[in-house]
Amino acid sequence: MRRNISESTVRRLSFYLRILEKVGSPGVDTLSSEDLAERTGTTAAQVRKDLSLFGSFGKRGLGYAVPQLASELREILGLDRTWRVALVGGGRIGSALFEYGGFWQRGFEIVAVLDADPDKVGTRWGEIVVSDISNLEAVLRAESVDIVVLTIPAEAVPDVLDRVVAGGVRGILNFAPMQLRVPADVTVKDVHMVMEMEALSFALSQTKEE
Amino acid sequence: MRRNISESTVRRLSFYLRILEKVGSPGVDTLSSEDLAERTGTTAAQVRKDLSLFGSFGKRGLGYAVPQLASELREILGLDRTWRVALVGGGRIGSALFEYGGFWQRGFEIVAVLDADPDKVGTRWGEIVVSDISNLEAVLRAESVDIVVLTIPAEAVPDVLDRVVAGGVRGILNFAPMQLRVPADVTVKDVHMVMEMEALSFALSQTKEE
DNA sequence: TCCATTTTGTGAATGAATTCACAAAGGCCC
DNA sequence: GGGCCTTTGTGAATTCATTCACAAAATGGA
Repeated sequence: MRRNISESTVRRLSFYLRILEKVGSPGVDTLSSEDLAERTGTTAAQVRKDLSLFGSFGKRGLGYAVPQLASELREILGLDRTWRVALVGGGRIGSALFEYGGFWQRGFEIVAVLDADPDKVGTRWGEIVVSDISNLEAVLRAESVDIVVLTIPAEAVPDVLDRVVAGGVRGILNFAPMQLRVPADVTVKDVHMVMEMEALSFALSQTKEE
Repeated sequence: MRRNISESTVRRLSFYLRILEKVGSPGVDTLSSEDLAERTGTTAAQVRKDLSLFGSFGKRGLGYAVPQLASELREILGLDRTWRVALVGGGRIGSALFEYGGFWQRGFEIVAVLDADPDKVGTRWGEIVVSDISNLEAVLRAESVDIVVLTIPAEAVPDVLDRVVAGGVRGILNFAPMQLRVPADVTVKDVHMVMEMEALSFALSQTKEE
């Protein structure tokens, strides 16, 4: 099972899991690839191919057993454990993410918040006291941080990024609108909202011209 | 120029533009495809192919003139105008986006904020008074809204989405972790932060197993 | 038990995106 | 002005992802 799994496959697996967890209606204990496809906006063949990369989870003629498949997907995605997350950058986006809460429910525990602003350092966010970014390395080590969520301004990124990587963190969720250069064993996922808006702008301009 | 432009090409164009706008250092008035590739994490051939879909903007032996290419890209992406945006959902994420300000700078003007919470309706956000979501249709019309940013909880999505589409909006930036079903002439771009986190979880689990 | 129906799992076929590779341009220096 | 160097623009080749299509299970009813 050491295949090359594409990024889009992983995104879809995550989506399938979400559907499985939402189908709480009693009576529905099984879903077909067709059902999953319809609810996630893909095709039945795609669903089956995605799942078949990891094993045979369905029953022919019947479909996939909801709780079993959910549990398989959680294991595949590494969600059968808790990931320790540090929020680096306590500005608007950072604090929105913190209070949003959607992470914590799903196995991502925010264990530290860091910021450069002296007015923020030392304030309490729930259980957490905001640390000064100058202590980054110490905090990453002390809290055994697995994943960093980067919400600092672009100017500050290169320096902080180096320190995050040197601190042994191997997963980064990046909100800065720039390419992060990291070693091969570090994974970066980008959230580029402005680029998505620009893609909308492009799409709308196109159709207008018809 | 009515080719099929892929989503990834558009995302890269947006990225190229960002780099061009950032290279403010005087003396740099030209960039090669190699330069652009390096700063956006792709290859020189990819840059040239992307751009060549829309015209011949470079000079052989020299590269691309920064301000000219930027201006071309702005036009291609539809950023040579202002888009009128309504924020539907004034919770954590909505307010973070609002105060973030990064949109407004780039031609996206937030002209309305809507929420279902009676405590929020009527409060001022800068110049804008928050409207009750029951007035959605009227607000979309009155403000000539082009794009809606959806930051409401999943339960509320189906109903609100129908009304947004019926209101003539053809571009949606969706933060709800679900598939939006819309007519073919409506474009949706998704920002699924939790799914990105789960993709990180997957990546970290993989490398650990080696 | 056997037949009809459903739905998976998966090779093969197709389609899409990226990379290669090179001729054609442009600039610069002697 | 001619040769040298650089870099574009783009068909062809390759790689990667999706869709097709069907044999192989599994179930239920007669």
